[in-house]
Amino acid sequence: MSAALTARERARRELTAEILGAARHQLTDVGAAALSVRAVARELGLASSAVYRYFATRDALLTALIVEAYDGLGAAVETASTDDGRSTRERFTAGCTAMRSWAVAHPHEYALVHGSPVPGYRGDARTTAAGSRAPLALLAVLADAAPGPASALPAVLAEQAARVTAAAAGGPAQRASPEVVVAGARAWTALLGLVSAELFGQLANTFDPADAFAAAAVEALADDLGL
Amino acid sequence: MSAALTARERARRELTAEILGAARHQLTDVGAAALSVRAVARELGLASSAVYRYFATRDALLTALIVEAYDGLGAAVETASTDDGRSTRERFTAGCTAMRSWAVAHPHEYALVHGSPVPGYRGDARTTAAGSRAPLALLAVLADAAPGPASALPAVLAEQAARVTAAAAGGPAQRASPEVVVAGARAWTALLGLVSAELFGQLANTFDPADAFAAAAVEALADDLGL
DNA sequence: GTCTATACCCCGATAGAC
DNA sequence: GTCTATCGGGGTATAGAC
Repeated sequence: MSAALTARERARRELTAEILGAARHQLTDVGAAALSVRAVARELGLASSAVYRYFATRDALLTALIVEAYDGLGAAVETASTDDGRSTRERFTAGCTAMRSWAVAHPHEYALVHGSPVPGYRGDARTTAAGSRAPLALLAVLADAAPGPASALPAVLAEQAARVTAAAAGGPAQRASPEVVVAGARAWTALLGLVSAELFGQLANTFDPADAFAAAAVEALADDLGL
Repeated sequence: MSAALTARERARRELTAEILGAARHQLTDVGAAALSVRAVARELGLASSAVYRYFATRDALLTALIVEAYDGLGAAVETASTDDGRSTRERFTAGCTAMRSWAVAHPHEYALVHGSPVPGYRGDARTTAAGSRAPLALLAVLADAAPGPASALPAVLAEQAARVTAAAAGGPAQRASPEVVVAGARAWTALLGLVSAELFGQLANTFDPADAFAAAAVEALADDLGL
């Protein structure tokens, strides 16, 4: 009995994975806004009603894709920036480069999580938790860095920075000073802008291909952080 | 006869403007990917076939919206950063702030031009020309700034920078040194990342509302450029 | 230049047979 | 748990009357 249940469970997991794979294809072809359960079912040779046994709604399918994308990006940055004896600067730039590399390798999944919001879609706790992985990994690298010039932070910013460290409770990012949190967040948005500009075509006819530009920009980010 | 033609022309222009206005509403409601000629026609109380007399295809309507958005953003940045005796730093930060303000006031139009690309849509010369206005306005401010440390630019970057100044022929941005072009482009992508992170929800639960964060980030950009 | 009507597609989600 | 069939919508674009 237990064996039969396990086999059934395994089949279910496999088909779930196949559905997600087909959904990833759809994402590539038509984008998140036009992703449809019916097209996914077509690609797998299933009736659309069968897919609803695995994902109750279209949004549930989208949520799974978003969590998957955030986790892929987060894992890439975490691995690249891991604490293995390298200098803070090396770990930081490696994390930034890993972020760009993952995005270049998975442009549609990057667009899903860091492009324009899908109209009508609302994320939940799972998506925001997964979305924190990559930026928190970079913040963990910076956590023990010098706080830089202790320019008195405006009260609003200090309070918001405290919210970030509170959310990072238990991880190394928790130790970051408010100044470092703000500077790190600024670097993170700059990195997002760099990668988005490249992938969304804003560098066409100028700094495209963007390898040299991106490498210089990442070094400049490290400079600005005083690494 | 000429008067009749003029009246007809004017009516046509007015209805064209009304169609674009309704399309902007659609953009707000359902996003670019789901923008439809029928919904536009419904909002105006027209038959959908009537709209096709003004815009031959859905993509033509989208192109008009994109050019309109780029022009609105470009005009805002140009006006705010105009050469009126202020310091370079003041002009630059005013231009950046104007960019953010325009985006906050027109979030869906900002997403249309700087968010994920609409699947299947291809821009043309008109959209790329309009898209250059805002970044070139900021580059014009920087054009006469000190070139900063003359760190030897990699050959690829120097060549790409030359392409930018060539495209700016006739304008003040033409005078910018390759080093300034690269630093300015870096600042532009950072600014895009700042604004996109705010509008696309990446700062939720952290630096949102983002006024203080954005103000600090713009000052940091000016610092990094040595202004 | 606007209308109605149409050809021919798409979708989310559910009911009920097997 | 998959299927067919269905409800009730949506869409692009064109034809032809007025």
